[in-house]
Amino acid sequence: MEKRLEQKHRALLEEAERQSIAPTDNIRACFELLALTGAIDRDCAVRLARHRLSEGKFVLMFLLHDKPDGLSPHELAARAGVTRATITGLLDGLERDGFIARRAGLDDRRKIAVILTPVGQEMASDLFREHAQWVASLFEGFTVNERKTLSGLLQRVWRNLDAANRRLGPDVDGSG
Amino acid sequence: MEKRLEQKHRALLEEAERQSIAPTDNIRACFELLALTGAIDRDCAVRLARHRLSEGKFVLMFLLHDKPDGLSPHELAARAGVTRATITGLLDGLERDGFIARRAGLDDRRKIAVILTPVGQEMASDLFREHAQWVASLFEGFTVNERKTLSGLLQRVWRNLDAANRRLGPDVDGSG
DNA sequence: GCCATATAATATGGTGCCTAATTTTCGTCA
DNA sequence: TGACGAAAATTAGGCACCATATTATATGGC
Repeated sequence: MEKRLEQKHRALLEEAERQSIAPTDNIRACFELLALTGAIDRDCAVRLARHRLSEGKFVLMFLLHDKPDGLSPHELAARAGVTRATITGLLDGLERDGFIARRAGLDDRRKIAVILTPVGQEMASDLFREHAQWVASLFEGFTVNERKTLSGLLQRVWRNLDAANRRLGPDVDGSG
Repeated sequence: MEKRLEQKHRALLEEAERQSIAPTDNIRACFELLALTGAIDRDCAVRLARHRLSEGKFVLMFLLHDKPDGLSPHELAARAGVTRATITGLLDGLERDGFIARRAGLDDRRKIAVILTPVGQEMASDLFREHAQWVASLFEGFTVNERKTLSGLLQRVWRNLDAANRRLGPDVDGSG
C-alpha cells in the first residue's frame, strides 16, 4: 500500500481510469489528500476518546479554558463554527461527564454561562498541550520552504474549489 | 482571510502561539490541510445532496453500478470501508428513494443481493461522470511535478502520523 | 436428526452534526 | 402596561457513523 487510499476512493479511481472520463492523476491526488486528513481525523478522535472527549467537545473545553466567567452557548457556537443546537448536545455530554457546568446568566437571563469545572480545567490544560504537540509533530522535519510549498499548492486547490462552486451557480438550493 | 482556517483551528493556533508550547508553523500547516479537505467534503456533500444522496450512498451506488447481479451488504461494507450496520441504514434510505432493491439470495438465503433499479442505474452513471470531473477539476493546472511534490509531502505526514501512533503504544484500547 | 458454532442481516442505542420549530426572555414602541 | 419582534437556548427529528445485541440461516460433528 505505497500510496494510501481508502477502499471507496480506490474503487472510484480505478473506474475513472477504466472509463478515462477525467484526468486520473488529478483524482488520485485529491484522494491522497482526503485519505490523509481522514486518517488524521480518525487518530485525533482516538486520542481524544481516551479522555471521553470528541473533537467538538475538546474545542469547547479549549475555548473555555481561560474564561473564568465562562461563555454563552451562543458564543461557543460562533467560535467553534457549529450551530447552537449542536453546542447544546455537546454541552449535555460535557456536563454529564463533569467537565463543565451551566450557570444562569446574571444580566441577561436568556443567556447562560458555561464554565469549566476544576476537573475540566485540569483536563483542558493537559489535553491542549498534548494535542498541540501531536498536531505539530505531524509536520516534524518539514523545512520552512516545504511548508510554504505545501501551503501554496493547497491554496491553488482552494481556488479551483471556488471556481467549481461558481460554475455550479450561486442558486444551489433549487428544490428540483 | 488569506490563509483559510476554520474558527476552531484559528483559536487553537493562537493559543499555541501565546503559550509557545509547540512549533506553531507546523500547527498552522496541519490546520490548513484540515480546513481544505473539510471544505472539499462540505462541497461534495452539497453536490450530492442535490440528488438526495450522501457520500456514503454515492459510494454504494457506484459500487453497484456495474454489478447486474448485485452485491451483498457484507461485500458493500468491505468495499466501502464501513460496518455492515451502517450499510443497512444507507440501504434503507436508498431503497426508500427508489435507487436500489433488495433481492433474496439464491444459494445462501442469509445473503441478500442489492441491485440498482433502472432509476438508480441512470443516476449512478450520470453522477459518477459528474463527480469524477469535479474531483479532477480540483487539481486543474497542476503539473506532474507539482502533483509529485504534493504527494511526497503528504507521504511524509503519513510517516509522522504513524510514528506518533507508535509512540502512543499499540495497546490503545485500555479502558482507563 | 440435532446441537454448537459461525456468518448474514438487522435492531438498538449512542455520538456528533445538521435544520426547523419552540420556549423563554429581552427591548422597544405605542 | 401590553403587544411585538429579536435573540438565546432548547427540543424534535433527521443523517451517518459506530459497537453491541438479536434473529435467521448454514455447516460440521456426533
